[in-house]
Amino acid sequence: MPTTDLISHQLEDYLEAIFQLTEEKRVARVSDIAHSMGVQMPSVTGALKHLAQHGLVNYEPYQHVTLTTEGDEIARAMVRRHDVLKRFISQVLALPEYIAEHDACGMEHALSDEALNRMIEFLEFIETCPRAGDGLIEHFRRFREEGLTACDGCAEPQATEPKPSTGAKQQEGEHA
Amino acid sequence: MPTTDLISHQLEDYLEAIFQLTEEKRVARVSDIAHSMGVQMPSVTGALKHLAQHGLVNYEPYQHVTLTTEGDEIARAMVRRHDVLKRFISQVLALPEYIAEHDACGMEHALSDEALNRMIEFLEFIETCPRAGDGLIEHFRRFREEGLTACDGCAEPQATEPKPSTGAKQQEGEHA
DNA sequence: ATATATTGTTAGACGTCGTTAACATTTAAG
DNA sequence: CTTAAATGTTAACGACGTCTAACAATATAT
Repeated sequence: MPTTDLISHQLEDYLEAIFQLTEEKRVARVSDIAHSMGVQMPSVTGALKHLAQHGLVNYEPYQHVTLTTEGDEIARAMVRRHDVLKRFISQVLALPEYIAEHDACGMEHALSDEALNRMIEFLEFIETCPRAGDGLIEHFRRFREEGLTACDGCAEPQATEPKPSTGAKQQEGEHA
Repeated sequence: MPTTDLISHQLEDYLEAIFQLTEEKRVARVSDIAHSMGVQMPSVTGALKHLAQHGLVNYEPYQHVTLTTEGDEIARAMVRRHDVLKRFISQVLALPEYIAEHDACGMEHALSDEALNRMIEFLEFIETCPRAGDGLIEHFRRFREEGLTACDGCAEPQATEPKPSTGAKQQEGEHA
């Protein structure tokens, strides 16, 4: 029974940080959390108290912090959102990693489950479907770089048979 | 010269609301702003004072509020982000309007200019390019509805075989 | 084992954003 | 005009999230 307790964006971030640190370094220390979140230690102590009140972390002063089952679930869900968003921005929008990371970080709190799942499906789509595939993204790249106009190789073949992505590299002299 | 003054998400929302109301009803009254933001009137008064301090609205007690040039610019930028995000979620991810609206509302504050522009280009792409086009979205729809596998018309022309679904529906935490 | 360095907590302040209750102003009716 | 209703502001407060400074506990080194 997942508690429908709403928790602030910041608290979600703390959960995420604790989760990541626990994976990376076995335990999440207050100073590490503070460092990874870019805040001072007292802020972490305060957050931990709140999270403990919500039953999301096990916290005793001066002890190591651990996530409760529920806290872990929320943290994993956040990490998942973050990763999907980042992957989407990076792969579909073809933007550099640091931008994908930054935007994912801010948007992960507002993304609905529905949109999340669609993004996953879309990623799956371009990785799986021959009609979409890498060719699509590559095609998008050319589309952008040539000034947002349909490129030559696309005008005709449309309607019936989908072109496999082998066309990605093949035609290089035809667009200007 | 865009003032690099950082302004909170909430303040951005107020700006957006004022902008919309001014368009819709000629003037933005405190009670309307409050209603449209789902807050009480004193919150609006407070926000207006802050916005005035930042030079984003012209505010005198009991007078009508108007946006300054700079406030108007920010408001328009926010509306733009909102609309693009909404359109993207609605058209590319093929989700219903109310979800697109909701998600756009939350994510508009965190979207970088780079991602914003790429989304615009992507929308342009699927509207312009015959290879992508409506066919792509329609294709994505079928892909989803048939269980995330390449559909018949696509299976052959591609050399690589479609991998089985690894995403969307299941929850797993393999990411560090 | 004891002194010191590191780490963590508490206390108190501040800024933001929201609330309600009371007061002021403006608008509209009579 | 005068008064009642609607609208807007002020005041006082609470929750959150951050900070710094001071204090407490734990770990480390000699």
